[in-house]
Amino acid sequence: MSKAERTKQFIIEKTAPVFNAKGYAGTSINDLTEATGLTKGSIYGNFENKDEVALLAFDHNFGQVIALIRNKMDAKESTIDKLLVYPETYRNFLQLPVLHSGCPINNTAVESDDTHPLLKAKVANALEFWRERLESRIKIGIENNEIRPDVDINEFISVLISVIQGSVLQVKVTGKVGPLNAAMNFLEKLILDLKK
Amino acid sequence: MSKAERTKQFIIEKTAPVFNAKGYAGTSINDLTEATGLTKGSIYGNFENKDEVALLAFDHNFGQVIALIRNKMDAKESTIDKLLVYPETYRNFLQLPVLHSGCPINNTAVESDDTHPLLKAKVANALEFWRERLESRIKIGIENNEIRPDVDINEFISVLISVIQGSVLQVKVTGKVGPLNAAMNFLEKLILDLKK
DNA sequence: ATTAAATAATACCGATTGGTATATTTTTGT
DNA sequence: ACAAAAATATACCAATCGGTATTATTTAAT
Repeated sequence: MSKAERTKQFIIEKTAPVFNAKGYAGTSINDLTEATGLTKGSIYGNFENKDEVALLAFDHNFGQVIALIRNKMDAKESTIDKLLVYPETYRNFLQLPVLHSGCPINNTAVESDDTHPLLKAKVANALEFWRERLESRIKIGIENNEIRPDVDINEFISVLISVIQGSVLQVKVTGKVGPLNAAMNFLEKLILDLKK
Repeated sequence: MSKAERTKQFIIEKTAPVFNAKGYAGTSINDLTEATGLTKGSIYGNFENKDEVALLAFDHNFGQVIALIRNKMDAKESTIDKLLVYPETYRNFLQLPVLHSGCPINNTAVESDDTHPLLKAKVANALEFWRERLESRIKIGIENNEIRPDVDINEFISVLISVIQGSVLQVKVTGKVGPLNAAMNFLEKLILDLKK
């Protein structure tokens, strides 16, 4: 791993949380130099422009969330237990460094949808990836006779993602965890209801 | 109504959709002059600063959504039918001028939570207002024997708001209405399940 | 119609924006 | 250890940012 590659990685790691908290338009090059301790020249020596940093920062943020969920899931046996990782994780999202500024999918989606096509495409891909992973997991659960075969997969996935995104948002802005806990309780029941 | 008041109102009406689409940081004073056809001097003659415009623009956007929902609800008789206005409305949110750039609550929440305390407070109030209105409506439904008295009101409200916010977001960024329709189907069932 | 007051347009301000050309320092292969 | 290459820092750029002071124009009361 060359020096340049390490620096590039270093810049992404340091700036990704800033992009997640302040958004693309709200994050300036100066924010990037402050977050990294490097100078503007150094950043532009490693990246073409702000866009490239932002795009890779989103990948990094999303990857962190993915890894977090996957690690927790790998420790579980059954499909139901694996799915229960979601409510379990998001219940405490404020304490998790990768999520305490909100879910990068949600944050980036809201800002990019009307303003930044490249970021928007990244988020769309991330959502599609999330859906597909859920779908295949549920299908495995059905094959293993853990999950009812008559479950409406698309509806379940849509509701799971929506409930998570929506309730995280409510906590972020109100500071009250009541709605989050209520929503996660509901999500748990929904998951347990998948059982055969 | 004085000229000044009319101009102020005019500026809010014209700029509110821009703020909703591009966000606070993403909307420049130049965007405001373009949206209104007025000059910078005129805008600063009627408002103290960008903040004041943004704050009032949010009120306007939120008020528009409130009015839309209320009007539709007033045309319905039963509590259940009134609640069904939500899935009915958000199913076609892309065709509704006040919502086609996304829900102002969602949009403003995501941007303001880590950056703009005044806007954040406005959104928190808006959410609180939404919750309270839903709560009193459900309680009326219970009193009228339309709704089961054992329903978990907080859980229902949290899920309704989350599902709406989350599914709107998914459509905005993916362009696919499938998840929205699935989520709204689910919400309808959830509302009908409130029935006594 | 005249005039005072209110409103809007013009022209400007310093600061910050994203970005670049050049100089300096640090790695890296030999 | 040394030279070539790579990476970083410095110093700058035009454009745009939010905001203001001043001038010009409308509005409204007499």
